[in-house]
Amino acid sequence: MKPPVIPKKISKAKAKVGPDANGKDADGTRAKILQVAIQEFSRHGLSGARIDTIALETGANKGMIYYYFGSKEGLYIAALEESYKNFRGIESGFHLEALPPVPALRALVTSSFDYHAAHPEFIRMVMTENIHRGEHIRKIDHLRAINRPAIGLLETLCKRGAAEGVFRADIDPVDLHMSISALSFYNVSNYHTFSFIFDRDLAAPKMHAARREAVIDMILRYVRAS
Amino acid sequence: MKPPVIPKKISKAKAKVGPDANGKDADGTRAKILQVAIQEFSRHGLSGARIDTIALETGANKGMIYYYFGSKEGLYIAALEESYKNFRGIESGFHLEALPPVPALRALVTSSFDYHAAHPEFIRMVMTENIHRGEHIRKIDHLRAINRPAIGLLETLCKRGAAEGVFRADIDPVDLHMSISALSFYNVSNYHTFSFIFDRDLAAPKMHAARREAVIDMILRYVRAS
DNA sequence: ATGCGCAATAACTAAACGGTTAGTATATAA
DNA sequence: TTATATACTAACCGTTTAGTTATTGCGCAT
Repeated sequence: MKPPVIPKKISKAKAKVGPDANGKDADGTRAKILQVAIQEFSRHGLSGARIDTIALETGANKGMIYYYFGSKEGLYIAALEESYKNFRGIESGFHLEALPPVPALRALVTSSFDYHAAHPEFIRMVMTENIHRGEHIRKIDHLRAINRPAIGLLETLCKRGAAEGVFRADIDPVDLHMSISALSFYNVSNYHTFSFIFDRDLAAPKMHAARREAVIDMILRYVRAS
Repeated sequence: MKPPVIPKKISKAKAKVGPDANGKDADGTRAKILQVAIQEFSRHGLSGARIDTIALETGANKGMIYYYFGSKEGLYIAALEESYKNFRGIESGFHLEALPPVPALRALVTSSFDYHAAHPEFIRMVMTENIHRGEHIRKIDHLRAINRPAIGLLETLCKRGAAEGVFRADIDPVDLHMSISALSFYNVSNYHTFSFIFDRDLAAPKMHAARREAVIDMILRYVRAS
């Protein structure tokens, strides 16, 4: 383990896009490596992922990976961070305040459920990180900041719902967030074992839609003022 | 990949327990390897687990592992099967028919939630298997049989609850099982990432108890006849 | 023009790791 | 008595794998 001082800063300012005359393209190469790495790590886990495979599929060279990311661990951390950024990215486009509490919550759960289903590679990165006891995520300082807004969104929604008398007043936003995550996550994370054991293809469009409705229903019944 | 013909059958009949005069103890050695293997695989995943480490911690020798289990994969499959057996073992001791539907379901969820929390190594085995797309679990023929009773239990309970008018009539037992599993699983599977990001120690006794109540509450509200 | 830093490559190394082999000791059966 | 099977060990082998090094070629400021 060397000091993980990543040798390069991303070339700044005037963002030139695409390779130059001689096929050189710093940002492009870095981004490509990252994208391939997410696939490889999410497919095989940290120990199972192969640097050689990533280099091969990037079309670049193994040295480049160490040039930009310093080590296998450095690349993994960068891939994990990128996965979270993409995940939380979608939430910023929300405008829940335009909707009444119940449809707003419904939209939120739908979006969470669908994002998880559409991005198994993210779920698999998170699983891998948990297998490794979160020892790498702790090194990504601003990761908390990236994730906080999700709670803020829910908190305002809970308050509004309670004020309007449609939600219970004692809902804890973090707890609610956990439930939504759990019910969105499990379908994907445990897809293979569950589908095999209980002989149900959770990924089939009809199953997916039915399960989504069940999850929405469960969350709404939970928060609703009785 | 050699034909995974495991060389030994477990010594049968008159089960002698413990080592003989010369430190030989077939069943004991096999069991010990299995137990150590579950720890190692659940800690580091399939690729991250080290046969040498397992041998060392077993106090036995690497050759023994290949003697009894044929390959790393063979050992992993045996460890996975053992984990599931232990998991479903507890359910067979249930007597839900003695309780009214609501307390019965409450007991079931409590037991599921607590088992998951008490056995992170099982959760981690399942996560690992899902990272590997369930390619090994498919080779364990009777694993379905081991898991079916869980659904049967829920099915009778749902029918009884509906007949007594306390549960909705349209609850799908498999769907309900999935929800209970998801809400029991997530706390453990995502413990490290969630605790870090949202700064909440899910394992603290108070948090554990509070979360368990929330889960029970959510499930009960879901099935209850409105 | 020249020296310097950036992007990239190919060839290489050291160590780790899964799996094998050859051999030993004891018990059981023919 | 001889043969065979079981339980177990220590040393070894070949491959894989993360990581390194030496080098090149280009753009650009001095």
